[in-house]
Amino acid sequence: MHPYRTHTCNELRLEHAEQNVRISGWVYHKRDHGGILFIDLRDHYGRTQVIVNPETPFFEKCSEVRLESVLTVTGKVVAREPNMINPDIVTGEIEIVAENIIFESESQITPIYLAGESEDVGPEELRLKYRYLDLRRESLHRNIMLRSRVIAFLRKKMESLGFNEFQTPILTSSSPEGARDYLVPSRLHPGKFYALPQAPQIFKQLLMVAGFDKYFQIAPCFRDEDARADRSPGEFYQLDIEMSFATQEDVFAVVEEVLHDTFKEFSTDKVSDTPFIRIPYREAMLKYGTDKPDLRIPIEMCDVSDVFLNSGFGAFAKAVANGAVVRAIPVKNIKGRPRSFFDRLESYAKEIGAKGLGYLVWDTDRIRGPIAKFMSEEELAELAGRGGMEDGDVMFFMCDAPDAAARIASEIRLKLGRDLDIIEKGTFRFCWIVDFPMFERDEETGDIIFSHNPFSMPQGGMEALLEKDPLDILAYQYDVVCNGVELSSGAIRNHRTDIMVKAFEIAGYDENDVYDQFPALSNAFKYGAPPHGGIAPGVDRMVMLIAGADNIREVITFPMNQRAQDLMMSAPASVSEKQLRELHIKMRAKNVTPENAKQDDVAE
RNA sequence: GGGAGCGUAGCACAAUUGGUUAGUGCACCGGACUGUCGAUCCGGAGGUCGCGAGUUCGAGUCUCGUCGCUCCCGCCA
Repeated sequence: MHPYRTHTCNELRLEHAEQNVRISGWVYHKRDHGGILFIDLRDHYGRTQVIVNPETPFFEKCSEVRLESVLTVTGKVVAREPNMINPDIVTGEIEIVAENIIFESESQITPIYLAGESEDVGPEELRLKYRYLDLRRESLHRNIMLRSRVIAFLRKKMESLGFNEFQTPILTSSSPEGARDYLVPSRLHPGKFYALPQAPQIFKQLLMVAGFDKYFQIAPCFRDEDARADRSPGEFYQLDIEMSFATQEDVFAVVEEVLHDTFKEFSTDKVSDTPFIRIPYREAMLKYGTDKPDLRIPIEMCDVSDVFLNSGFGAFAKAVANGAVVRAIPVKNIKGRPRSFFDRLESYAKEIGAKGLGYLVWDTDRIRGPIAKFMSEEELAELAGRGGMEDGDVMFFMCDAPDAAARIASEIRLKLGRDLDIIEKGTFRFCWIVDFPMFERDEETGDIIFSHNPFSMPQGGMEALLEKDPLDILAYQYDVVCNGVELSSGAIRNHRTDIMVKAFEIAGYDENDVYDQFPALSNAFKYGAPPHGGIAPGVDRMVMLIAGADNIREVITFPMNQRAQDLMMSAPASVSEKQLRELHIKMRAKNVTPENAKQDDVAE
């Protein structure tokens, strides 16, 4: 007999009755009746009830052993009496009568409570410090397994579509664009640093130049950014994709198939049919106030600035004349809501930076509300037409600078979705956001700058760069969004150095800057570069959506906390003076030495 | 860098307008119990109410500061 197990804790059924078996696992639960002791033994696969009788030599020890200790149990499988069957677990029709028990590894009292999949999961700080315990919990264990299966599925899918997986360097050079880099000092080259890649962007484009045609990688990406609920600090993974001789539609077709099939495979929820709908960036900003709209909420906003410009509502009219906009949020059938509902919404709006929140109520044969008296019949009729207003509907109004109005209106739309409970359930609504602007104006300096990444091909190519107002030029740049979560950004790349130089020129750089900042790419493009494009859906976010988790840490094995610390491994940590000397590094911050940095390390 | 929320036993939470000895459940320790499956019953131990200052006859509760965590803004080509 195998020293540890003949079966897993999820394998034994009625048909195994009377067999002698051996299982190993953790003590999940104990129920001690004095004369009889039940132990639920748990492993990766499931759990099985073990019976310990008082006449056995190990009975005493079993009644004392702590939860989460590891045991090997040998005994006979016995069918349970009908009234003793536990229908909640698949091994519930049998139990094992223990004939021998080996105590492989005993547990101390665990700092977090694991038994009984309760909602009380304990404080995040302890969960992160004792991650290996937290990972034993069924829900987290299930999420991590889901992630493993999703990644395996993605690989299989990509390979079936003719893509090849390549590794790219982890130690590379800092790129001038984008987020803050994580830097790694060089020992051999004093004063020089490697950077961890924010994404394998340049490498994957170079693989296209090298002729590999279709690339993918489950790629680690490192960015020194602050955390969010859907953004773990430090590192994350992307399904990085690049393809040669491809149009935007070719990229969409691949991504739609991969995302649709993956979500279908691992979720019972509805998934948008392909092709996913495409929403131009400017339309998204107008209708949803954001470039990552949650399409499960049946509210579409519209612009009504012109209606208010000459209206009797002085506050808005004056603001619009000075460049503000008015965004309307029409909501179906909520006229019956109490005054407090509207008051709460307004105070929420003010909390997030709104100056106020006007509204009109279409109430049987009249239109009422705080601003109704300022508006003419014609203006009210125009508003009704724009929002498709019917009896019972309410239209909210936000007046502010375009950016602020969009941001606040977007937040209010989300809050309305939640508070009114009108977010469609059990569905993944995908969309593409397309036609991002190539350039935008820097709010502070007034300069023209790249909106997204400078590698994107402008729509209309060189001609557009030469002839159009830079702010009107769109890029072959796209995002894929699901339920309000930005899953991915991508672009058809600019593979022509002449167009790249011109684009950089518009953004205030000269030709040399292109070669200085992106030497590998701009050199490579001199030797025959295929037209190419790609995208990189975030794996963590994908799994988070499929798992229905509300926090990205729930789908990462060993995540860091919000301040980018690994409480389990005590990272980041101070290093010795010797290590620093080898790397030619001297502490610069006042009063920071290796010694007192060490005192500040995450505690044991 | 900024804003909001939270911080009471190992864990989850409670404590009337500021008012006596800060409670309950789980976990832990002791005891009882031969059919439980979040076992049950009896008993016990466990607290610098994050930390510091202030207001007050009196602070877990109010004020200020500070630290920590989470969420958000900035940031994320």
